[in-house]
Amino acid sequence: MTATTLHEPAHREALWELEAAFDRGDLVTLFGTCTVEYDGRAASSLGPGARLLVLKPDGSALVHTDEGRTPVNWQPPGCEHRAAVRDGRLRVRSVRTSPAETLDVRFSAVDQLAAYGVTGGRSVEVVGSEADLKRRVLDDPELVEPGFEPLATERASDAGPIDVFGRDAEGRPVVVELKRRRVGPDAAGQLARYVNAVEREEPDGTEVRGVLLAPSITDRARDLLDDEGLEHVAAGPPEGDAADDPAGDDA
Amino acid sequence: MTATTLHEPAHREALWELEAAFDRGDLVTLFGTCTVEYDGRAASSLGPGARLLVLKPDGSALVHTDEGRTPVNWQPPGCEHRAAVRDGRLRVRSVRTSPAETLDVRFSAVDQLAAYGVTGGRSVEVVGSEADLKRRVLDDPELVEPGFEPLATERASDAGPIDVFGRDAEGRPVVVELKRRRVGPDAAGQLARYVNAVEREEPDGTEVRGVLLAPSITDRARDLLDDEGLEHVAAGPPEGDAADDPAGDDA
DNA sequence: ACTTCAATTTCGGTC
DNA sequence: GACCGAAGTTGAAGT
Repeated sequence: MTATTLHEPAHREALWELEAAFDRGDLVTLFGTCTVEYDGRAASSLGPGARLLVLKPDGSALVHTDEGRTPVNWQPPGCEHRAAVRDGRLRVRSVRTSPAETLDVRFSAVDQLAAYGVTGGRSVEVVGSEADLKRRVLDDPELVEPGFEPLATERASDAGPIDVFGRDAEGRPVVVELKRRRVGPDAAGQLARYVNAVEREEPDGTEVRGVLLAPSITDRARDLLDDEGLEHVAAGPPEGDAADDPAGDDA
Repeated sequence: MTATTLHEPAHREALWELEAAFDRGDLVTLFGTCTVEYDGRAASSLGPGARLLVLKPDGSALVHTDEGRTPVNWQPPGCEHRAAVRDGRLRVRSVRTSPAETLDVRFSAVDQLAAYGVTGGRSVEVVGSEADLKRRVLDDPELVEPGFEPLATERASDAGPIDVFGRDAEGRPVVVELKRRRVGPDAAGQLARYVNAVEREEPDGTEVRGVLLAPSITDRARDLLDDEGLEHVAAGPPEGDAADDPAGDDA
């Protein structure tokens, strides 16, 4: 695990080191004044300014300013990074095909270049996801309602996969859509689509119930549920992680 | 625009420089071996490994490995960064409230610390957005269909704001939902919700048309549109930027 | 490669 | 601050 650093390198110096770092499969950061041009799914242009450029050996590129979690420009994994000196200035270009996208970073000044040898340790274990909520429901179907019996998860339908499909105490089909946090109209619409799809599968006149299981829902989502005759059950992922109910609704 | 670099600093050395950098409002990068714990909206844990930690003066924090566009762990803007040495090891903690979230990075080795003074140059101009598509439609309403007359944009409805609302040559109300790229069932559902909302506003029996204007749509989206009696018009943002039609449908 | 959906989505606009 | 929807969303899983 090495870290090579060049402080205020000449552009050509930076180029040599950059190409060596690419060859080594290093993670590279470049800090300096640059302009950025992107063209691909959309197009964007960024005037001169101080930025941090991160180039990863998997082909990702990130352009960060001093603000925001999201890079101001970027390139997803799978690109090829190339560097060159044009008119005495360092230029880094990351290109990918399908879709065709190009990111062009032109430096007027390079303050620092660093190359890091990185390996392993990438797996994260996240807790509190929708998958955890699903496990909770299957563990304790009463969470949906007394007498609820899960029959399938990710059950296929004309409208897409249904999170949990089952039957209520009276034997009626129930579509359950799970959301780990407070939801808006989109989730209500999603549930409605699934319920409609199942209703079309069933013999004429069979009532299909729809349950949106989420910690809480917005007023508009509530309205949409009401319009469609769907229900909301308040529950979230196990183990009091967030995704709680800020507004507080439901009886 | 200064770049201060410490190469393999002692943990306590790194701490001093880190605190000075926070005071100066610098953008900081730390490269080394560390573990990462996150707890907040969800929770996650990341074992020891070589990572790049980026700390921004706006309170953002990013933990990057050598792979992926998305940080393996992060904290959005608005956090407070604090550093300390515990048991001789550097620890960086980024905390925010509402929602309560904590990111904890513990270094076993610091390979490099760099602090950059950054200023300005943040504004990006993106071309090919949904806003561009809207302008195109208002410029040339025939794009929707001959005789279409736009009456309002972002028109309020019970189901939310409608991108473009207007009337067709026969005077029937038309809801237009714009999408800059190929869309799936979600967009069809969104349009259906808007159309239903407008239908409820209109005197009984008034037919309300719904048009999904997008470069292309998936089969499932097409099915949903058909079920609801809605239409698709193939068009995208102006100026042949991407968002084209890979599958190729529609007559 | 395409579709579908989740995400610690993030981000911006509006109320 | 909550709500709503766009995004060059990204990423993962299934087909």
